[in-house]
Amino acid sequence: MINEQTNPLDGIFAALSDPKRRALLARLAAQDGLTVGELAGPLPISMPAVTRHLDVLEGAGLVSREKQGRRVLCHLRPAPLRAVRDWLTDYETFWTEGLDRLAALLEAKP
Amino acid sequence: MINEQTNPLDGIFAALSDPKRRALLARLAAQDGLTVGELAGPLPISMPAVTRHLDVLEGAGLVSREKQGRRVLCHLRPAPLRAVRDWLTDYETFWTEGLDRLAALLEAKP
DNA sequence: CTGTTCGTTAATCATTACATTAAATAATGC
DNA sequence: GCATTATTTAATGTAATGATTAACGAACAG
Repeated sequence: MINEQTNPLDGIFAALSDPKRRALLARLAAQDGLTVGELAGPLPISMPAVTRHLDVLEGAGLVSREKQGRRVLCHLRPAPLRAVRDWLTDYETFWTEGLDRLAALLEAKP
Repeated sequence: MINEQTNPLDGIFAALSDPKRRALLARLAAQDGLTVGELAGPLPISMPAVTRHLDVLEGAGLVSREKQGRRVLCHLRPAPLRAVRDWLTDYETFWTEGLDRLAALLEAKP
């Protein structure tokens, strides 16, 4: 009950810990529906590497892939970021209000 | 200029991607100044493992250690979480307002 | 001083993550 | 069909992560 086996936040934070993956998200946010090739273009890594990064992002629910003809369009799925925001706001009280408020909030929240 | 070598967000997100480390943060948020032994107690891992996790958290700036006698008191340092919040708010506009606003924000922000 | 407690470091091992090149699959056009 | 383009999968190597036990060092109590 302390750990529900695996927390979705694990994968989300892990996905966001790589600057190349954050760059991919930023590109998709700026322009939705880019192909894998267009995403790989400006990055100094190979296309298979981009596919792996997209796998990680898709596994975290941050990106979805839509096959269209012989190319794959990528879309940003910001829903998991909301979970991050929720987790974060618990700690936000720590630096705005005092410790006591937060202590109550985090009694059983990993 | 695209990448300033290493982004602090890398270490912060990586530190937060482990549920045990988030559990340590939650414990410290609920009760500041816990010792390493007290932190290791309820977790199903050895004390050296906790030391390593604290190294990671301290490296990300999320925790500071204060040696007091023969024990080490740990403190939560929420400042890096503010960087996460700032990064996140850029994407928050994505699901509240439209794509256009965000596109403008993320032109050169990795 | 000696023994005990608290914490870190050392040595080791298994697992996972990230990258590359080369081959395979899939869709399009001639 | 055959060549071309787009993307993924396979095979492989290396580096990072996470854990453990054992040894070490510092602080306190008797």
